[in-house]
Amino acid sequence: MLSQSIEDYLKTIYEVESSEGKVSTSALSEKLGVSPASVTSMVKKLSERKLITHKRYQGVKLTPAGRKIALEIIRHHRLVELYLKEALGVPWDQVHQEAEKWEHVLSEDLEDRIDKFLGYPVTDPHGSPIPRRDGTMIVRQCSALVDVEPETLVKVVEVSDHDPELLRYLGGIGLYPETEMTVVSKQPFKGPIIIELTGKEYPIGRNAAKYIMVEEAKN
Amino acid sequence: MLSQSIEDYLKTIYEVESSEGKVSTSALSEKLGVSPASVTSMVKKLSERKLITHKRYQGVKLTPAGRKIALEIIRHHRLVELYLKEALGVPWDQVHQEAEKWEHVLSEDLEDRIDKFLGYPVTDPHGSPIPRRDGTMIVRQCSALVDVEPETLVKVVEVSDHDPELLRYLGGIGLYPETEMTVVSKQPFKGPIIIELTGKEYPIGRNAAKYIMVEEAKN
DNA sequence: AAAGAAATTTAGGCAAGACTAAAATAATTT
DNA sequence: AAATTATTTTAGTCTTGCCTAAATTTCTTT
Repeated sequence: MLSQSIEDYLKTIYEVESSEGKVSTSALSEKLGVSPASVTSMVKKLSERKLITHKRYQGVKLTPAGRKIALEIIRHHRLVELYLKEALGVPWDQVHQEAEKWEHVLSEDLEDRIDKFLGYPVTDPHGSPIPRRDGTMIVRQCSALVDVEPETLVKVVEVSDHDPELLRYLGGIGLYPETEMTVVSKQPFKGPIIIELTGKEYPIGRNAAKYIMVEEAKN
Repeated sequence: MLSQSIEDYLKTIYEVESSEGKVSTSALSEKLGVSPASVTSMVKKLSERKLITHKRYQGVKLTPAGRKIALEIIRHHRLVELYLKEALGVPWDQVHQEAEKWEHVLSEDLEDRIDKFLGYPVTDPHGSPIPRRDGTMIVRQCSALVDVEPETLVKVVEVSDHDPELLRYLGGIGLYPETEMTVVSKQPFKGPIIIELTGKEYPIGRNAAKYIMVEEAKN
């Protein structure tokens, strides 16, 4: 059995690997909220267990075994997020923090029951793909809203689940995965991006727009 | 925030207090699956935190604060047991072990949602009363099946959730809380108790019969 | 009442997972 | 290229919660 701490490290390594490519000690330290020294010592342990590889001063990489575990945890997390929303009506800005705890206590049996209850879903409430049981995950082609040219019709693919306040704002204006909207303009001097959605215009800060993934919609 | 370990100790102390009156180091050691020495050191810590009182060599008692926490955990446990059965169809012999993990990660918000979903239930799938949020719990008058005289019509009140195999057997013969049945006879030489249920007779070992709580049914 | 048995506590250790402070290495600036 | 800065690792501690072995206290038997 793996400790919760180890599961959290593996999950975080996976996430940093996907979003930044390189996984540095300091990045893990920051995301996990522990000191760099603590990361180094855990990294040593995970290497010994062959869950990651590590070259001194050069960052860390998941082995296939480590990746499999990371994806299992992420599968738990995302299934639970969706379950809490669908079955218990937990608002989408709160499901993440609950799932952070539940992901570690979900048995295989319960995982299956929840999966079945939800009709074998492929994405969570934020649009993130749910890894399959075999450790595979569909990755979709998409770009950050902040990088889209004005005058483009786009469809929301995925929204980062880390900032509840952002999620509440987006929910308030009706911006969810699958929502279509038009990028109207990008205000100069790092000003907000203006989008149009159901006939109204809303500003989205550039920083927030980094965490909203979209694809071009055919119009 | 309390550690999972502390929560487990308080819950177990509550349970031993109700079922045996006196809470000895060795009883806790056995129920918790840790050495007596470990119990002693945790007892010391819980005393310092004013969650229990302790007289050397004389056992342990919950303070009101400790009891409140114990009942919160038990409330979590029993709500989760019922929820898993009702919402996800987990069989009643499995809900206990799942709830052992979930009870520690349930937020107040989720507790309320589950409570509401279940229609504010008062007993769990094994017939045990669910403590209310205010830390009170209804205790019913009942006796162990093993102590009932033959020829009595009884109603099942509660079945211990600790032995999955027993629960499967009882479920198999249709013996659940609220079930009515007749105690036919008690076989001599510590032999089984014979009960009649929906026209058929079944044997129940004396040891098992200690864990089946019943009340006399009016006939 | 004393001896033996059982229960409890003390003493000393260990592993996990965090920390700080200091040393080593890498990256950046001048 | 040298100096400064940033990152990473090492060294040494701390806390939690468990352990075993030994000492103490209580209970039971004779």
